[in-house]
Amino acid sequence: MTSVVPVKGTTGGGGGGSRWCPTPEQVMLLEGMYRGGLKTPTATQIQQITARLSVYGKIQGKNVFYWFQNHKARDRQKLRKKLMALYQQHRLYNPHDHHHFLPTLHPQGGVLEDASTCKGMMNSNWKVDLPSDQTCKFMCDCPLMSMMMMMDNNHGTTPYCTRVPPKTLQLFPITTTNLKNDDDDDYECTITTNL
Amino acid sequence: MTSVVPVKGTTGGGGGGSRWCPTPEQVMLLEGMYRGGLKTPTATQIQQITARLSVYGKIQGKNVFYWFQNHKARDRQKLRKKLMALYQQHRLYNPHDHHHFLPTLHPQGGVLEDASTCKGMMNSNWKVDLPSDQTCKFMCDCPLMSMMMMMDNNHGTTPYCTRVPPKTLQLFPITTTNLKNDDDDDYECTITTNL
DNA sequence: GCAAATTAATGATTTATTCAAG
DNA sequence: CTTGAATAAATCATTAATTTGC
Repeated sequence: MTSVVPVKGTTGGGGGGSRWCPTPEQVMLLEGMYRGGLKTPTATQIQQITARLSVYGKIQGKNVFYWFQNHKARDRQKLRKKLMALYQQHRLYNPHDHHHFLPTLHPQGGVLEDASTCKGMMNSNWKVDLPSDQTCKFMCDCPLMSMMMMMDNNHGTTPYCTRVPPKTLQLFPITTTNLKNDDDDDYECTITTNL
Repeated sequence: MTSVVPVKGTTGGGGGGSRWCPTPEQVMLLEGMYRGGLKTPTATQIQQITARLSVYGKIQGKNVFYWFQNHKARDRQKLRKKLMALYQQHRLYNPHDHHHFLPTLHPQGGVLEDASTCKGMMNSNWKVDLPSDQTCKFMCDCPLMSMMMMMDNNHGTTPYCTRVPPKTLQLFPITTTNLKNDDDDDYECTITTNL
């Protein structure tokens, strides 16, 4: 943390340090709230939080505000990195692993139902609007996808699953229509099966 | 709509019913994919899924789209209920345990720091501007909060995930509670902490 | 046994939120 | 700060289960 402040951690205690130095209790509570879901407190929330935390040491509204700002940002950052790493690792070990993955569902390929394909929805009645692989930004566009999948694939908190012994689901008689996407980014667009 | 046609369940088979009526095979496959991790298929994925499932009966892209939407939503819903129950139960046994919950921050109440309160920020110097408790709808009100958070915690396939910190939040001291389900499908909902 | 009547599931829409470019 | 894209939540509507009275 490089607390540059010469005042040496007393800011929280009452000194006139150059910057806020939260006490452990303050940090704990802040983190609690954050984890509880509070990501960007409103003005009044900040007021109240500040008031409460002031019991444990000097603190100002702006400190609280900045704390949340920073915490959120850094959290995102951390996650991003982690995923990056995970993904790299995955690719490292399985350079061409498509094979946990569902039939690839390659973009463009395939038959489409009746010219009218799926689109952004809303209340559009499924006009032809087309590709709009917007959603795609998520998938199939991005390698991170698969990671994500790996991630939440039930290590996590996800409550599903236990229902059926997770043997490989044969979805389709997978023909592994794996369309390698040769254009620019060549990540494959895949859907992992559970195991 | 309102195609009054009493074609009775043949929609899937080829009739002109008012709404799609998936065949068992279709349902099975969809569920397989869902459980496999596909929560929100992209446009192209939808197309392809549709194409494949059309072997088993009439089906359109929008049907697939809606199916995933609904399935995901109802899954969450179910989980929410379960957590609700869990929480109630917890409170029942530990009537006064707030202690993993957030400080209440009840609206309006509370002291404010120094007249100048916090607001919209940027680089404003913290004028008074005030309430804007928009964000609040979320938090601060309800202990259930934390649960809710868990809910959308990356079940989804959503790669953003910045929304919620990927770490599981420990709600109650729970380590692993399984909740036996009363409604239809009785998979157990175990919530394990991620680690 | 069988339909009309009622309830539960679930497909389809609409409306609100959310994030993050511009 | 505004706005567009993408969901998720809430809701409507229809189909399937089931209950019920005969």
